[in-house]
Amino acid sequence: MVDVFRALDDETRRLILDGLAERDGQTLFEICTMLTTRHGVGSSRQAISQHLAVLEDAGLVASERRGRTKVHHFNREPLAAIARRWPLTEEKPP
Amino acid sequence: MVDVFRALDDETRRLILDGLAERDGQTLFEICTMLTTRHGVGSSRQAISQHLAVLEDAGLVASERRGRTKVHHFNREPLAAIARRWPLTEEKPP
DNA sequence: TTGACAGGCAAGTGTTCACTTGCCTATAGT
DNA sequence: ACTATAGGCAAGTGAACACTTGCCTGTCAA
Repeated sequence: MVDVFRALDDETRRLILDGLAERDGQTLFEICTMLTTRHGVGSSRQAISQHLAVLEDAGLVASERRGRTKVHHFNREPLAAIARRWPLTEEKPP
Repeated sequence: MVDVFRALDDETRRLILDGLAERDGQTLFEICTMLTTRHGVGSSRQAISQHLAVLEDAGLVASERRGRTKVHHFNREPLAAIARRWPLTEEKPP
């Protein structure tokens, strides 16, 4: 189990989440091309695959196989857990 | 400038934020004793000092000198920036 | 002033992490 | 069947990080 904070401690992984937040359900190659064309990330395909594995292990990304591709979905629940740990406004549940 | 996510990628630093969230304005030694007694953290004083420097450099902690002590305050603004980057609910500003 | 207290600075060490390289598996199209 | 496509596995490398050790600076009380 990878920690959510460690998964977020990488700009490439954060850019991946940005891309999935803009358009959910992208494959590995779509994410690779998006990172290189729009954000200038020059990492290899294997590097992005490892990043996706970290994000998936942290629960931030869920994936499903579609034939020979693998689509990735952004799961915001771990971010909600962070917001719950340090609430921005002091409100108590009734 | 230290990244906020890198500052959060450490359990000891997160426990420091927990302690400051519970009682704000603690000194280095108060934080040290709190970590050892309540969370079983066996790190040295210098280690905690370096952790506080990272948190302060990331903007998560602000400090002020009080005589020979130094009180630390929890600043939640960087956490709000994270919540703004990946909103949990799709709401648009009016 | 002297000693104790609170904290800071800097070098050294072991570990972890991101990335690459090379090879392998499985699915789709012709 | 054969080839190209989409992805996975594993070892190796260089850099960043957490922590320690040792010494130094400034502040309060006696």
